[in-house]
Amino acid sequence: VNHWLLKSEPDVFSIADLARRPGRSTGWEGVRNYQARNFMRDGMTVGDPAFFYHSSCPVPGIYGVVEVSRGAHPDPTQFDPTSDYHDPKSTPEAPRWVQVAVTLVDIWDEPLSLTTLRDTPALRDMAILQRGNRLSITPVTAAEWRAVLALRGRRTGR
DNA sequence: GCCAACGTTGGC
DNA sequence: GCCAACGTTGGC
Repeated sequence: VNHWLLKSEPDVFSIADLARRPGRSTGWEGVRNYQARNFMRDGMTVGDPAFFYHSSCPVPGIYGVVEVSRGAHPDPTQFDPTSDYHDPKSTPEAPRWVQVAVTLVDIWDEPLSLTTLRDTPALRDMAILQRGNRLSITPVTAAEWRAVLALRGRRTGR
């Protein structure tokens, strides 16, 4: 099992938005970075857990857990001229971008803020905390995964 | 709004 | 293939 962190701006798509989706699932569309795409294509398998991170918001941090519920497949928004994520250079015959589907596992009562993550020595090497990190999908080591869970306070139910 | 960091683009 | 210019990201 591999662990991941998925970053999203809550104004665009939040973990609460995910909770309202049918089946509490969504296609993780709109990834237009090759490194992040390759993580989905080559690394993510069904059942992999991932932290859901909110960026560009009052309290950046981890807000809950999702899991991969479908492996990489073409992101339909790349073919849609009306989509913000449209890529005119991509064709159904030679799709450039993929998405995975994720399903909500748990929304946390309180987020683990970026500040808290930064204050945790065990997370020093976590990808999201590295200088200049801009990847919307990053791997999380098993040790980092455990360390984050160990920081958690109360939780809400599923 | 600022600004550092980074990825992509395109001319050569 | 180089690299300057540009656009985007994201914390503050």
